[in-house]
Amino acid sequence: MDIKLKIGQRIKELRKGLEVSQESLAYKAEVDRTYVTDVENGRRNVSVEILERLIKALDVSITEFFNAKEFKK
Amino acid sequence: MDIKLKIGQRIKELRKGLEVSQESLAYKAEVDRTYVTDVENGRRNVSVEILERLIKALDVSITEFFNAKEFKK
DNA sequence: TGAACATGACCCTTAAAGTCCGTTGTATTA
DNA sequence: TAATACAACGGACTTTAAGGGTCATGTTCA
Repeated sequence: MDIKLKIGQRIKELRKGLEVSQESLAYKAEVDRTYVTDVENGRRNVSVEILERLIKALDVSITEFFNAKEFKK
Repeated sequence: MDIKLKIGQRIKELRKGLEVSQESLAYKAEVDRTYVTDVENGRRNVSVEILERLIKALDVSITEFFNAKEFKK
């Protein structure tokens, strides 16, 4: 499966876990609201600097973010 | 520390472990020869699609790649 | 019944990602 | 002293990520 989709799903999963909206996640990560929509739907080939901001806004470490079954093998 | 530098160091570390040159890694990941130099030196804000190619070329999973001390907290 | 909120899907700029040409410095080896 | 391999750097170029605008849809609740 596409890496962009995997990342999008992981972000959505963590965001839902925190019970926050795309908009408030966007605000916290300092990105555009529509950008978060696109990322979650696998339409954006995110750069690592933006990805780091999103991961921090989700209150997990980078290691934790990628420690999910879709990123193993 | 900068995420770009952390990624660069991790790539270099894994590449050295495999005892391959930047050029042959570049070839395997289908990126430009000069690009690998820049990434390893933390000068590139890599996109996730390119990063995935580099990680695959290093024969590790994404989870393993980010399971290193510099990415924990 | 409509106002407020959350999400999604376009479309369009402009900054930046990524490519490709070259050159230089260093170390190793014939 | 040249031949090879590797890493680093620069400039110019092409492609695309990042950001923003707008409209549509669905849900919830006064």
